[in-house]
Amino acid sequence: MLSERQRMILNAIVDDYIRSAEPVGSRSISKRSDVAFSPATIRNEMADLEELGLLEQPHTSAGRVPSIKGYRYYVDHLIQVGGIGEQDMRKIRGFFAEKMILWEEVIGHAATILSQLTNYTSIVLGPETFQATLKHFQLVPINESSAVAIIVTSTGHVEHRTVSIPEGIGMDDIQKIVNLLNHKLSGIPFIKVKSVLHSEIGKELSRIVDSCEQILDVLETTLAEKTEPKVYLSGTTNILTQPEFKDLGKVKDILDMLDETPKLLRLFHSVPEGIQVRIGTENAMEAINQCSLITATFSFEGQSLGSIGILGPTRMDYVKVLSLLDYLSKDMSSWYAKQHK
Amino acid sequence: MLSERQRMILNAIVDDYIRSAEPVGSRSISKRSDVAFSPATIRNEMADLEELGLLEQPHTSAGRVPSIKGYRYYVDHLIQVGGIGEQDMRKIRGFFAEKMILWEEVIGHAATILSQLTNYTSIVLGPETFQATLKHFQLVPINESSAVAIIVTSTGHVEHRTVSIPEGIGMDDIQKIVNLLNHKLSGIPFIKVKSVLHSEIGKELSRIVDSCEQILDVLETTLAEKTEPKVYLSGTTNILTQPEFKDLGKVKDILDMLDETPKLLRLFHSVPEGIQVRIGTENAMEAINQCSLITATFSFEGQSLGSIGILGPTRMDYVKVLSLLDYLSKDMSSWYAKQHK
DNA sequence: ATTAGCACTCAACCACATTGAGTGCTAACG
DNA sequence: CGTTAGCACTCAATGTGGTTGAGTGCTAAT
Repeated sequence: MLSERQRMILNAIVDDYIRSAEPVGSRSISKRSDVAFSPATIRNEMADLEELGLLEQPHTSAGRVPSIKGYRYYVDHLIQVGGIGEQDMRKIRGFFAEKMILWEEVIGHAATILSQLTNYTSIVLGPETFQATLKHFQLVPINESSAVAIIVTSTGHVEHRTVSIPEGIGMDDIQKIVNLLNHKLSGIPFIKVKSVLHSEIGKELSRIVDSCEQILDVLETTLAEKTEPKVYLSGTTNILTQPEFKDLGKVKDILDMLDETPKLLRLFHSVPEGIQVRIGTENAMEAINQCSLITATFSFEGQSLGSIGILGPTRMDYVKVLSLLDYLSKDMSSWYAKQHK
Repeated sequence: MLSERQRMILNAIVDDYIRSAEPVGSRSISKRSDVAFSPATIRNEMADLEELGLLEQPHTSAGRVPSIKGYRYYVDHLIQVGGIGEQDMRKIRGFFAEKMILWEEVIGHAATILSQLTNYTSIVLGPETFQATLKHFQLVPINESSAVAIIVTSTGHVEHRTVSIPEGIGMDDIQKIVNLLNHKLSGIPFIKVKSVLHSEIGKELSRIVDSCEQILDVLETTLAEKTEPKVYLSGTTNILTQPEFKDLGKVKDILDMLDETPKLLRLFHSVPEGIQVRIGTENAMEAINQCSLITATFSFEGQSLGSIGILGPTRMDYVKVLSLLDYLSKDMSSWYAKQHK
């Protein structure tokens, strides 16, 4: 357990370091109005805090830098998430004043807003589509042998892919198939589509056309394959403005990771409900071991609606980001609730 | 007019510089088997070439570096675009062996292949959709007041956006409208959609529903607004591997530009038919004044099919990129022709 | 016309001293 | 006994001066 004074000093050091990105010395802490002790006293405390693993020294004659454990303590016990600035508030107001119809639009634009307000990178995952239900299915023939399959989900998400049409299927056959599918599959969650396809649709399909095996195959890969949520990125290059990332190699690793959707999905796969902070090596992904990731998830009546992440240096402005995220996510949730009341 | 020897020397210098990224001295040129002159002679020629504005000196006691004019001469008169490597050829073969149905898939994947083979950034613009015709139109209601509009073009491109449904329009009205539009607009080029909407559809629409003004408005913005081609990017972070871009500021400018679709569109707006090279400041876009952009456009029977761009440092391997682009674009064109024969 | 020779230039590199922000320790102080 | 002033110490950062070497331009000889 830390003494009150130790907490004060740790708080001061982390605050200072977040602002300056430079090791913090005892003298500069002692000058702060809220810490009225001499540098010597503070040095003693700092030595103790270092022994506890909360601070680190780049080299003997430098100031102290928060360790990951230090940031963790700071985030868990020292900060308090408060209101947000006048400016930011106005910007968010403006954001919600825009006319948005789909949840995906809200969550997508939220990425942009957040990266602008924080100057960090924002990563947003759309709703997990396998929880949604099928709203509409359409096959649009492009030429004799291929067509574009279009899927619309209950969340308003539109997905499309190309499919080959097996030999000997005519235009009217396609229309019949589409009608059948829309009739049978509307309102069915994606997660159940595969089984319904086999149990109910197989038989009916064989009545319409001969080569029903092939078609079932195509439909299955088309309808069941799609489970990846959409990823929105904003402010990817903001990392380049952070002084700790002047090393091009690391920056490339991070940017490369952001380019790879599967990696991002894996990164978000394990985040729990609500707002969470992952600092440095807590992230388990090599490339962002020098970064912190703050995530917020959204859900409504047990259905996951997607998640937002802010990626910045470990030295990120936790108070600001957490406050913003707190504020914004409440607005977003109420937007959704209102839309679905 | 340059002498034969001057051409040889200029060629040698540019070649060397492209490989090494370091100023080229007279001695290293003289050592090349194809330039059998003493360093002194070469120095004299280099002085002349500098006076002509084809070479530059970073400082008095450094070697020479090609100027933009130098690269221009090199590209226009010295290189010859030849065959491509065994490896590359195999990769491209593998690429065309994949099953692709839509032109958009071909052109999109081409971006990936090119950035992998060249280690530069590739930018691909899909077909200009306003030249395409409307294949299919659909309105899928999401809730009482809004719907998702889906547009499929003759090129297989799928576009969607959300629309609000005016008060007092029922489900069956929507179905009627969709049927009418599909009937009247199928096969109409997008560029003409607006006028057809007014001349033919307005009247018919008023027979179906009352508040036809409002609906026309919505349809117009939905159908006519969309003219932007899709942009595919690949290998954006490859710039970070180039030694000349160790300056983070410049890199950020370039990456930021790549993130902004409108800027990219403007950049491509002025490129002519065929393959073209733009070196350094010839690009007119501040951020890429230190880059070269090689573009290739595709078309078939007068219809534009999109364009490919390779963005690299001015010191890029013009021979390789031009050869690759030449080879690949022929394959792509023949793919398209075969598909539409 | 070509080239060997030579004086000259200048970025890059290294060794060394200087500086100053920061530390830990000890002894004095209230 | 907790706090603090004082002091010796450390070390990255910065500056200085010398050396090196790759490169040049010019001149005179071939």
